[in-house]
Amino acid sequence: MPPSLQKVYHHLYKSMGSQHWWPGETPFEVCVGAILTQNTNWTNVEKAISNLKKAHLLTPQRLHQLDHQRLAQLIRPAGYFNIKAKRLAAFLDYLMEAYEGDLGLMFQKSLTGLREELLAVKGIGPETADSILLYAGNKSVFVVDAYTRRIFLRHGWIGEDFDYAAIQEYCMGALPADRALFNEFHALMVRVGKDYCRPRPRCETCPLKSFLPEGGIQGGF
DNA sequence: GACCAGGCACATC
DNA sequence: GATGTGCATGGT
Repeated sequence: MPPSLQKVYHHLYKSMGSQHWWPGETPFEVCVGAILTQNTNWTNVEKAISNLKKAHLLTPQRLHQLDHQRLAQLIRPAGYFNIKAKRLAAFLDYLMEAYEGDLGLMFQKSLTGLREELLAVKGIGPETADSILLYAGNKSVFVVDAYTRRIFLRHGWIGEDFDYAAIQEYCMGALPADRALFNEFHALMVRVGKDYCRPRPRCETCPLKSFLPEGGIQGGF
């Protein structure tokens, strides 16, 4: 029997506090970061974003003008630089063509409609789309990631058959539709995932220790 | 020197 | 429809 996710949230917030997400200064920076951080450590993403800032290229219009080689070299520290240059370009093509490069205009669109549009962009999957919607657009969406899935699996709250959509549905059904809560919840999941619920778990000191089922962690991690 | 990191698209069966 | 693989840097 899974615990109340609200209890989990309040417990985590009480022990770890606000995580102050997303660590980006503007909605556009959040969008770029969301693509660059795919399967990548955030510190590497910071280097790439720093390169773009130093070159004064962190605007939709300027980034859209950049050729592939130059963009790829600038974002090199974030890894997968050729693929991510293509993904950024695809997002920028979409943003320029559909919204004249205006994120404010883009986010005027309804949540479900915009989510579908974002998912249609090559290189933007569910987590990237939802991160953009929540952290750049202040939309009320729950972001699922590998950490969330691992934490939920290990505590026996979900089964192995739960995919992204199933986990998202479960969480949004169990929590009030509050974007501030969704914002903090996901950030706390990442924190727990990084510090405790690692490939080699550190349950002894984990804030979620009291939520472990009888017999300890679940799953084959 | 492995292992890991805030995914995703595509190939293959 | 499920499963496997390529993409790549930088920290532990």
